[in-house]
Amino acid sequence: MAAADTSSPRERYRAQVREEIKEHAREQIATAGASALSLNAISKRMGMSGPALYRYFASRDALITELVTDAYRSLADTFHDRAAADGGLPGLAQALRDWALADPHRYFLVYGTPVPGYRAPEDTTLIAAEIMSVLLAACTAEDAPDAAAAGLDEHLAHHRTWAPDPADPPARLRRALLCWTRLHGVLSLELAGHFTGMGLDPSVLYEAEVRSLTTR
Amino acid sequence: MAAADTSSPRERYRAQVREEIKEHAREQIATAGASALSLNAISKRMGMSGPALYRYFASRDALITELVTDAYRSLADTFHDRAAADGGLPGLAQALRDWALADPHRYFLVYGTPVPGYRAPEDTTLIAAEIMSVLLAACTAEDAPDAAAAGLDEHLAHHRTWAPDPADPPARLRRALLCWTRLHGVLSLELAGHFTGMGLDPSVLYEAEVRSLTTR
DNA sequence: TGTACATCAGTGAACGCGCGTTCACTGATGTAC
DNA sequence: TGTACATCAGTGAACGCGCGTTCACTGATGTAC
Repeated sequence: MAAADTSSPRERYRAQVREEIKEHAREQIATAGASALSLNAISKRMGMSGPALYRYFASRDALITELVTDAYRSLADTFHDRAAADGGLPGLAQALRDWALADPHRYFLVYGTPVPGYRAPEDTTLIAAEIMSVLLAACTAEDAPDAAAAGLDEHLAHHRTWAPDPADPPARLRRALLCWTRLHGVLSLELAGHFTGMGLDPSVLYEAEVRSLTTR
Repeated sequence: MAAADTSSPRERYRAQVREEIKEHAREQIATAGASALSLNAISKRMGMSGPALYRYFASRDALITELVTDAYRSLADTFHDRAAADGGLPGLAQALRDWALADPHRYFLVYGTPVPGYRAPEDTTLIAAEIMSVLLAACTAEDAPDAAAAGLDEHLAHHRTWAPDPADPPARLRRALLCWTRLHGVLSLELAGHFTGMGLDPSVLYEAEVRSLTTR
């Protein structure tokens, strides 16, 4: 991990302050939401004065963009690590949930309501594809045909630009997609607090969905 | 629908202006997101001056609260109507999707990332329960036992405060829950634009999930 | 039908606030000879 | 090792802006006799 020593002290200091700014930004997002992110508030909390931040980020939007990209990157890394250690879909699912619960707002930065006027950089779509490919690799095409999913398999056979490897059968594509949407369904409702009043344990629900995708 | 004639002209005018304010608010939310809602901007667009709105809403938060409650109410009504006309789960699922696509931001007002510092009134939890009960009534307990879901059924047998009718078997509760989370999973990712770059049709995915919940 | 009064929608000025961002600057840190 | 210069982090003042909200007020609409 640790970056090369080729960096000058100034460069290292710079990187360190950038990181500190982002930490405060994340904290602020966790408190008041992404759209309430304010450079002035961050600078105040860091004990510096407003304009100083412009040495590190060109604008408020640039900061948000970097936070979003970081969030994508973090999830992709988490997935890669877990896949390397384990490879199974249940393991990936658990890694996703842990990652999401560790910082709910980071999850929403990736999969939540799009931020007001903000447009994600193309950078993120590449990382999103990377995440999907790890998920795809963890999915098996089941043995027996699934009548309920025949229509979807047929559709995926002809619409698969997001899964470029022709060796992947439609059934595997379907698995990966449904894994994504089903886990997101439970997770996002949980993180948004929609289960709190219902007196049930979201993790049991999550587990059940994981099983629905692994057992035949 | 049309309210009673017992209302005075003044009352009718008042209700009309309130509605007009809410329309502009919805429009603004659709453009810039819920957290960017501004009373001053609304008043400007309506050709009145700022403080005038305080005749109709006590504060900005009161406006948002009402918009959220309206959104819940609207979905509940849609569900009731559709259940009365049809009753099947596919019909309800279609009604949900139509309702969501008709106004994505309204959907996120209900099921999206919680608005920054904003706390939902208890009012909405009642309507949310109402929505769940319609969904519950549309779900059948399947015939054959589902091995993958045994753990969830067991959990639901003892955690069912949200489904007070003891006549509903756990398998039906499970169906309703999974219906909710699975449809939300597809729908929320679609509305947030996460399928756009993938070249596939979200409605096919949605259909497949509906089938996964109806066919055995 | 006409007058006196109460209600209430809407205005304009003003409050204090925090925002993003620019600009010219000071002063410390690093580099070249 | 010492001096001259360039780099660059951080400051303070200032910009214009829009925000939510209050207040005292005008003037139209409705109500009571």
